[in-house]
Amino acid sequence: SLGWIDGSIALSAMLTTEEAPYAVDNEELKMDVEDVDMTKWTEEEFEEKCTYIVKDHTWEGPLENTELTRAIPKWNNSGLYLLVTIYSNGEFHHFVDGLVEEKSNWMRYVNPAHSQQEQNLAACQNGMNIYFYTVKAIPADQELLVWYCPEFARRLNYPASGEIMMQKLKQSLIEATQQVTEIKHPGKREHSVSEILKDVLQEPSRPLPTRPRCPNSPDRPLYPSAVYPLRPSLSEDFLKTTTVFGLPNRSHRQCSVTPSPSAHSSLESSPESSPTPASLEPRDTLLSFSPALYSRGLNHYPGYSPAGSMPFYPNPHYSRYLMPHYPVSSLSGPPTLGGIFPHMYPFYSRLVPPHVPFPPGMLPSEGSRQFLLPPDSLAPRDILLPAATSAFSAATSLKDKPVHGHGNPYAPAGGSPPAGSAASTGRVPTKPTSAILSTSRSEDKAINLSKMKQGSTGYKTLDYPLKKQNGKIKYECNICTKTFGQLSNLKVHLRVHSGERPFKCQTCNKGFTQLAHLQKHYLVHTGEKPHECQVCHKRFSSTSNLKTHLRLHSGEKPYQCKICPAKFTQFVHLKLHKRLHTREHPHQCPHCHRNYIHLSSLRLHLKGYCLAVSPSPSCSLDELNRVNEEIERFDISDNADRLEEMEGFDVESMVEKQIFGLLWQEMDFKASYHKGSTGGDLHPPPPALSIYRLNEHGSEDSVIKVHCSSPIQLLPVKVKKETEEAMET
DNA sequence: CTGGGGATGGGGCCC
DNA sequence: TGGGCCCCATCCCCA
Repeated sequence: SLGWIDGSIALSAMLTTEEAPYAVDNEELKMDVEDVDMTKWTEEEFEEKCTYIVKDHTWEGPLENTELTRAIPKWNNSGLYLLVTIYSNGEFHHFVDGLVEEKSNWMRYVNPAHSQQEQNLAACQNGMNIYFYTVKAIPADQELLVWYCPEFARRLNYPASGEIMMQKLKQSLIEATQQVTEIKHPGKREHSVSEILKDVLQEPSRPLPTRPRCPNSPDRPLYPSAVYPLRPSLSEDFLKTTTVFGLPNRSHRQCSVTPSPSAHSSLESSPESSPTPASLEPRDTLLSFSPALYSRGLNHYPGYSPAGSMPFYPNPHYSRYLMPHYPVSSLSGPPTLGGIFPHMYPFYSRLVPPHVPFPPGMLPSEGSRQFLLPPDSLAPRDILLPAATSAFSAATSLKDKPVHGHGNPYAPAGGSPPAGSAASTGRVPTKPTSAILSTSRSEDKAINLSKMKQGSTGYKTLDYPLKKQNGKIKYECNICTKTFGQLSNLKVHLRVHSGERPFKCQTCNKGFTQLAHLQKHYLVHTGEKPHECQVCHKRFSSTSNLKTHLRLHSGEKPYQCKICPAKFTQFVHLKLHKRLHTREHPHQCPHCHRNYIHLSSLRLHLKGYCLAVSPSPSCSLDELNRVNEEIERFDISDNADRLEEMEGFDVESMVEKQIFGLLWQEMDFKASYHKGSTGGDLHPPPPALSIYRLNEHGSEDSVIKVHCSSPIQLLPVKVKKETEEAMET
């Protein structure tokens, strides 16, 4: 009974069953549904009152039905595509693009309702998904016609109903037509189209200025020129499913935007009841489900503000930096898309001059994935686009505050330019972190929405389960087992392993795992050095470097060589210095060729591992050599230094543990051992190797003693790294 | 080889 | 929950 099959996916049960045509719960079903205007429901109401959703499933019916195939080109022929914007936490998240047949679903074939009377579906966002809720009974053979629920429409900057949209469309068409007339007389305009076009066309070949100016505030830099992170959670699948809004006819590649302030303002003021002289057939012209481009998510971009709050700024220079994520198609013919749908494209329409073709490599038909590729591989770097969020607040925060302990080092005075004030008005970019798309559950059965909702937040967004410890969730990295106090810390940490660097610098394309790192990095391009030494007034880009520098004034040299009196202000210098000593092993075994840097290493060696003395009959030569190798490795490690510095500690015992841990790890053997002095049940003694140990009186025991309190803690002991405190002892 | 500085990575904590 | 900030560690470059 449905004509909305694309050959692979079909809408099923919910809309076909006469008994339950409504996606409402049983209680609601008892109501006289005709009395309820569900088109006025909010998304929350839809969500609350809807009991079942019907998942897509493969169409198992006959495909040769000509009725079905006829439905398919309906959109394509008219240049209409389903393109839905998904928001997450109020921010743009991704698009669902109906153009990609294999990745979209039957929704792409549902036409928009151009009157409330004919509307029988309401589109709502639920989580990361778009749902069509039935708002009235849908008999068999009735066409599905959808419009947004009011809330969703508002978020998309759409009119509340299809009728209003149609009125606006017609009005916009008039405006657009007038605009075309204006364009033919460039003398009336501040910039001619050709001027703008020329400028834009030349732009890609220009080097990127480090600090582009914000069009709204010429004296303020656009800050930073970093591009917003490519959404980190973009899986390959996601990229495939969210390709770009495209053109049906590639001969029409003109980007279409509404550039004219007058057009915009007139539209703003155009009443919804404006006359409708244009005789447009709605189905042929309406761009259904085109997105409200970043109507929220990009508000924080400099140069962008919600519709009506700011005049259009035809700055082609700036537009190079801030383009929407995807090219925008136009309807064929003079009325540009932006002219017709200025509300749909509030962002883009402000940034790109009219009739500006897409830069090479960024043609609409080429897909959004290109935006995610390295710029060098396809388009000028300038075109590297911001994703849903940006790092524009970068550095702003840095400068808006005095640095701790140093007067006002951010003062623009010392040559450090004022940081992007433009960003100060911007919103902090939303996360680049991994929002797991909860799009595809394949169950055919109905899913409880509330349950689904619960499963998509918090730690469950991780792709592996977290353990619990003492009733609390243990935020442990599943790769390096490092634990964190907070989930957010773990999430950030996981980027270390995944290689995910969602914060991209637009200037040099370098990626960073954290926004703060990008912010700091941006100072490289600006040359800004916000941290000033109060003694010599030398400026530094980072507090760390300033702190290091301050040691020069204080004379503090916290890193001291243990072998010679050399002291250093930086640890790295000590490390380099230590290499000089690595060839020197002052502690030589009197019985064999082995020598050690540390006395404790030699002593350990002498405690039973010296082959020349008296190797244990229970221990093979290979095993002893292995132990000695580990002692040597330990000897040249930083751990040896650190252990030596520890007072009141059984160093030898610790050394043994260290070495033993290494062996345990690397050889995967288990040493045999006795129970500790306190007794207690330990693991059964492994047979492979006996390890020797000195007892408190200096005589050798035949086995290494493992303290009962830590029978299996044989991994190298975590010791605080060489710190100033440690060095001072 | 030493010393100074620049740049970046990683993580903790606070809000 | 995630951004912002801070700190420490580390690597690298250069004089």
